[in-house]
Amino acid sequence: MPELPEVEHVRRRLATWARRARIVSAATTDARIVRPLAPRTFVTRLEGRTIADIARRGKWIRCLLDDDQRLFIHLGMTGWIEREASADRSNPHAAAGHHLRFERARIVVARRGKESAIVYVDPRRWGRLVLAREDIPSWTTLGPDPLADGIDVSLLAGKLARRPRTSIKEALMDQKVLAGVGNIQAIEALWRARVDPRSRASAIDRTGVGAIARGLRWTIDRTLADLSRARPDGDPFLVYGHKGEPCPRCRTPLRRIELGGRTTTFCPGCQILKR
DNA sequence: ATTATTGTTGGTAG
DNA sequence: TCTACCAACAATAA
Repeated sequence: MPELPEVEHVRRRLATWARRARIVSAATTDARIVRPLAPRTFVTRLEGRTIADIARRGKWIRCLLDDDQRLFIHLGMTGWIEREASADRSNPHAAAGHHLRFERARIVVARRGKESAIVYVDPRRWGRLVLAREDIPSWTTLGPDPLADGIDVSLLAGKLARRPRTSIKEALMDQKVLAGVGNIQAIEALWRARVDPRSRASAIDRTGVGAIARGLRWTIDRTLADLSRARPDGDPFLVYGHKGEPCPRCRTPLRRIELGGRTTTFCPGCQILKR
């Protein structure tokens, strides 16, 4: 599911459902996902609290509670959030206490007298629900968020210049460089900017960094727009997952390689390699 | 049966 | 302190 646009989408839905809501009850038995707290502690500390604010930075979501606790949510590779409106009789899954396949945690909230359940689902269990009394390092060490903060080209260029060994693609995916850029968004942005993903990060000139910044905005906005549609496309990507197909820009067949252990698709025809 | 998958994290080495 | 690399985590889908 989740890179910046998907997480922003989840944040918006969560805000719609749970902002200013009171937590009636919580349930989980998954010590892995709620670590370092024990499931019992996690649940007890949540109950009775009100959710004041729901923010996002990169791929992390932070729910601020009325007693200054914070619930940090990371969806990992396969996490997502659903809502069960307990009064909804048309939904067969909505019965109270019913649990979904791969449900890992459940938080029942009340707002204006109505209850609903916020359900965290995660088959692979790489996601996290971290309840803390202060901001956690994973949150505070994140670089600028392209959507919330915008991309400062000079700042980005400076960070890239300090990385002569890594590829531009791996550098973009470093959450300290920019928060929220993952494999797909990096692939799409570099294609848009006509930069070969294997280029050394430090070899990208000012113009190139500007093009990459615009490319990131372009792909993030596109993905977000697709998610907000009533019926999302499912594949709004032009390059990722399209190995062998003609480049949408120059018709050269797209190539797939591996970079830093991650699948990378690019166009050898119009993405320029800089070393 | 084999391979690939949208992400972090902790250890190690330099 | 910073960068770079790697294994680990887990469950599918093709």
